Amino acid sequence: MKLGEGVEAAIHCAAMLAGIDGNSTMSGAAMAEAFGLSPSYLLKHLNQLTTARILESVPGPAGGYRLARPAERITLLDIVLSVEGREPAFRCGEIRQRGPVRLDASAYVKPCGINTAMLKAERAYRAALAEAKLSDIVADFMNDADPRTVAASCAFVERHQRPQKNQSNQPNQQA
Amino acid sequence: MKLGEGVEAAIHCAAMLAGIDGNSTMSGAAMAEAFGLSPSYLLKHLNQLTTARILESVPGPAGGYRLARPAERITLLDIVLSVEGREPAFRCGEIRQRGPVRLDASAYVKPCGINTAMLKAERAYRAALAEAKLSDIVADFMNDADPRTVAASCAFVERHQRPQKNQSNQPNQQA
DNA sequence: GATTCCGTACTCGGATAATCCGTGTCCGAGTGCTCCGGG
DNA sequence: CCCGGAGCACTCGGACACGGATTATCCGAGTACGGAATC
Repeated sequence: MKLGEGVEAAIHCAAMLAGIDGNSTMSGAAMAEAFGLSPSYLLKHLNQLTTARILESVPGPAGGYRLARPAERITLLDIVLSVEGREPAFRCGEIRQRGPVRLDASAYVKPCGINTAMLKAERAYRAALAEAKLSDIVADFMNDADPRTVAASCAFVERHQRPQKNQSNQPNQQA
Repeated sequence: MKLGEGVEAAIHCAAMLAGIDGNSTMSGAAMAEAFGLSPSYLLKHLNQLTTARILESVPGPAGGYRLARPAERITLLDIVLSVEGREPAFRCGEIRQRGPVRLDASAYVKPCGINTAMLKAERAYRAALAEAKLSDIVADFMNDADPRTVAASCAFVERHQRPQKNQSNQPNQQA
């Protein structure tokens, strides 16, 4: 039971992207610099988020990444599943029927009780993650965190965000 | 987020050991045969359970493994933590302060909100696992599972359990 | 015949290789800007 | 002076090595039983 460290990077990047204006973008290199990560490797995880329709990518110069939908509709569960995979952590290998005694298949129609219990726990885990909206993460950060870190983050965003002209120069704010 | 497959084997073995009489034991080789696993490798996981004081091992001929305490006092959380390690799945690397901007350490006394959210979800996961007692797993299996599998399991246990004489040669039969 | 000693067989335990996944890096495809030449 | 096109720089995207952890295996330490020799 160990999550890859890419999860942390993905959530931080998503939270930072939640703070940019309208449809502006931020390059992966900028975010990699902000967190001291390998740019090439961060792209890999950002690409997973893009595939999962959580982020949108804009190619070309002045391109970058952007949230695909409002932060209110993005949960930590979405991000975690995108990076770590959607399949549950506990995979029942049905070792109960691997023994030398070979019963009829009809004896195994009922699911394994152990699998049921483990999946129930995992549902609780995912439910807790599904209730954590990205907007809540950002709001809590803005309210509770040290004002210096908030100011530093906002300054970094202001400095690295890149407005996009093609879609709308009067951004459709959905906040 | 992926659990090792040893977890499944460990839980199945613990459940099987919950069905043996009194202080009898069952050899690791027998359990490996029951689930079609590598005997040498299963020993590794059983050893982890022994180190965690969940199982007791009896060396020598007619030796084997045995629950260290009643099944009512063993939870799935105990087993999972023993095999997978006690540290949480999400480890906050504090990448928020790895950037080029180096603020004073006093700015980071508040814990990272992302870490808080992830750990909260993991607490829910562990709480659900802590409520699943091994005795409940066995009881549900006895009641709900297919009678053929129950009979087969009981027969296997009867055939492979080895009574221990040193502690009591009149075993308290509860069958 | 009883006792004691030794050998054996069986068990768990830890140390040792092979394999898979996560980590990290690199290079290529695509796009928009920019500069230069022509009209 | 205006327009068109080629070149270029920057971006993301996917393909390619490396390391560590998990998986799998083997051999050694320890113990109880069984048999045989001895008293």
